[in-house]
Amino acid sequence: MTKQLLLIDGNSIVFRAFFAMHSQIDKFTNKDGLHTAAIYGFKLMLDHVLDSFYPDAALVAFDAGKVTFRTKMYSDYKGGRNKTPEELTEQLPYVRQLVKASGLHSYELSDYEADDIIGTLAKEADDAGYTTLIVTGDRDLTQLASDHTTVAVTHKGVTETEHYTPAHVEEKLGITPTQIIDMKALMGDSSDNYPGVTKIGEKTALRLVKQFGSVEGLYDHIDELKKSKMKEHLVEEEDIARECKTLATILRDAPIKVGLKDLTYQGEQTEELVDFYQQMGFKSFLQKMDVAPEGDEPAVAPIEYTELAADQLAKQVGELEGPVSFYLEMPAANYHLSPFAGFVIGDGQHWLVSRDAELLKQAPLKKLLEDPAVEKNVFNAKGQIVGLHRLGINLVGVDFDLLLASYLLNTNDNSNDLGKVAGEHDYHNVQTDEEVYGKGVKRAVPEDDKVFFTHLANKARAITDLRQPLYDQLKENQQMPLYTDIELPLTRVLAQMEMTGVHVDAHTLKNMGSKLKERLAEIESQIYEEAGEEFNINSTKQLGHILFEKLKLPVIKKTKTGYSTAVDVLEKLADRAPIVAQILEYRQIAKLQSTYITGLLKVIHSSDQKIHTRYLQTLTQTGRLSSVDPNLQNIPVRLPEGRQIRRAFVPSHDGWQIFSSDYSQVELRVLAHITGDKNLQEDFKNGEDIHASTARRIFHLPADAEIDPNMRRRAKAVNFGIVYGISDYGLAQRIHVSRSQAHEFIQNYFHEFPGVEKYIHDTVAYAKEHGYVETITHRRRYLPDINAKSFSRRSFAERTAMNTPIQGSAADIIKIAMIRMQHELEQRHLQAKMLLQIHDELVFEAPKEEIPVLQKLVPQVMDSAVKLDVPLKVDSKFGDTWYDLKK
DNA sequence: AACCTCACG
DNA sequence: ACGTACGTGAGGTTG
Repeated sequence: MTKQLLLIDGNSIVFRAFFAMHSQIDKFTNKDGLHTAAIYGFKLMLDHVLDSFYPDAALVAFDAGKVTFRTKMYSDYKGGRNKTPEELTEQLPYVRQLVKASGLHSYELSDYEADDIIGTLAKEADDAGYTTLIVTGDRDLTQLASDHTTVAVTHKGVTETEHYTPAHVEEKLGITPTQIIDMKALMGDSSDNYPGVTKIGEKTALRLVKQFGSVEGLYDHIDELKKSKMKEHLVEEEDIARECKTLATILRDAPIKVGLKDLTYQGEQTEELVDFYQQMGFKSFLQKMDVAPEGDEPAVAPIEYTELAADQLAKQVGELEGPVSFYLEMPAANYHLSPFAGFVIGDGQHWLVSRDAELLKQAPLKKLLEDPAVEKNVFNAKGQIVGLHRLGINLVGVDFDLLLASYLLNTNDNSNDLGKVAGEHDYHNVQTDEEVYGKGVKRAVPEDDKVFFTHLANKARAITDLRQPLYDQLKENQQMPLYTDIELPLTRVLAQMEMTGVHVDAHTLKNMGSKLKERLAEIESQIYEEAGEEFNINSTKQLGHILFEKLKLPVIKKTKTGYSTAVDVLEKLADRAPIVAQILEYRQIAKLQSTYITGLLKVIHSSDQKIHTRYLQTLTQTGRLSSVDPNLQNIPVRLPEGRQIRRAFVPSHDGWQIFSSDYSQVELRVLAHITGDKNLQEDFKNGEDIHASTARRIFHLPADAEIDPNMRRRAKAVNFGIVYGISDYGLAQRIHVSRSQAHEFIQNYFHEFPGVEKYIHDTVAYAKEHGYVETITHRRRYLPDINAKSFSRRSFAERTAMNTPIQGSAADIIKIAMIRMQHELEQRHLQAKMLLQIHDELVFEAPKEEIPVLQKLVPQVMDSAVKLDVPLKVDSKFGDTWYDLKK
């Protein structure tokens, strides 16, 4: 067995850990006020590395101080860096403690950097035949990669790493690891603050190194370069280049006083580590070692409860006064099917608990829950309504929904766990379900009554205690109308839609399934024939091997783990080999088979032949709904083959039909409203085909010009792009034009629709100032990255800043329409039922004779849901199945 | 659990 | 030079 050596670049990992967790800096402090995020991150990294690498020897190298031989030869080395924050420097001594307790050695050497220690030991290890892993946050160390030394550079956080071997360096840069030194000598390094040669950046440096092998090689052949500015710089700055090479070179012979024999990895020093974790307040690490955290854990305040007894129900329930908090415990996520584990009801004085949900059916409790005059506070009203409905109880009088209110205050506070949500509001008198019930296979409702009932009572108390503070915050945000008039009433509408369910004909699906199965087998054998062997077509890894190695098709795009085989890639390869088209067809059919045939068959309830989805009302960042178990918002429609699936969605009664209405261009209409752009508004008011009129404007065509389909398609892509936060590159990709052409289209768009350009600018500025954006109903989305230093994070936040008010306002509009629609159906005693919402579309089932009523009523309710500066337009269709919808 | 791919608005 | 359009959920493979 070759021996293994682990070398860790201590300072760079600590830095990375610190900045990776910077946003949560104040959440990671111990009881003495010491910041601990970097220490914590360091340990995460360590555990992650030791998970897959088993060292015989291990060392963490640290920088000894500011002065090194490099600063002596070049005084500006690492100059211009910001001072390390105190919150970080205070952690360094503790990182050393942690390293020791984890059984690793640490070392530093005055006058030298950690890099040089690592370089020297890696060389010793290479010579001694060790396999070495270097872990660092600093790309510079990749120059040390060799046949026996791999350099793992941390990526996003500290546990994700990119492994640099000589082959990986060759693949990325086309040079050897040691040539990285030459490249850096020429291009310089802004973070280490050495300059390199003027005007030479990464691309040029790389080209020169590939051509001449090294800095020395370059200067040996400098005469061969054609006369150019670049050559002048190179000649003038030869001394600088050579000096920079020394600065960039990590030493392989630093005068260190330790050798491999001194570095034996000791393994975790359990006692020391436990003490250390206690001192740092690292609860999760302690729990992993089965040690209870001590000290600073804020104890959940004690609570008294009474267990309900069937023969004393009237008396016990009779003692409750005023608003009550109620919680029916359904341990499975799907409340349509979950067993009932117990419940709690209480008024702030008394907490009544039981494991027996059947008790709820008895008069005193049933009457109370069905009494509109008794205000109820709950967590996730929709789930409670559905659960109680299964027990024959109609929950009314819900006033406060902790989950819903929390989500409106901050869309990130959307956990299904009451304890977690409470924690987001700094309320700690209730634990999370995971803490009480465990997780994974061990998760179970506790047998111990005291443990279980205490947890239930704590939940009800948390709901009661958080009611006023959350209402206060909603008021402060001007969100009470959003809560009271939209989200809370909507919960009831959604519960009704979920319980109604949609009838799905299993026979239709099964018949389609067996046809698809045959076709799949055919294509499969064709593919194997073309490939010359059998393989798993569903495996992108195996497929990539066949396409790009065996059949030598050109690689168009890579993913971080290998070759991309996504549709856009395969489409580009389709005319090069018949196998590509076969794979595309295989994918299409396999998707239908697994997700839509098998998948849907699995979730048809045997009791009523219906599918009962769950709409998640507190998940999306924009205010849209989402649909799970199953997702009924992505049933195929675009391609004719997939669209067939909709034949299985049928009315639940004979003589009924499916009816559907959808908003036309709702997001662009919202855009016209929000931006106030006169031209865009005018086009909508004139009832124009909006993509055609956009084409006319941005391509400067006369008003009566015929718009050819290709132009309309491009204009449509521009319109979408505007809504999503456009880039010229992105648009160019999508409509297959040059980047500069795409840029011109966008410029033309902004010229024609100046209000839109101003809106984008103003919205981003608002987000940067306030940290959030809002929809027309004051729905809020926080954008913590809006002022981020990282270009891509900041850009992403900027795009969402402008998209969220549009997508979110469209979501607001249909939500209002749904509430009014449900109200109209009930008021008019119609039999029609609202079944599905698909973002801009509502689907109903109704007796044939009600179809004419819906044709008038639904569009009228939908287009008057809110008053915008442009009209809303609604189109309706109906038919015998969801597939057969026609105007 | 992470990743890739693909279904929808 | 960055890294590229917004919002979702589900199934399959891989480690």
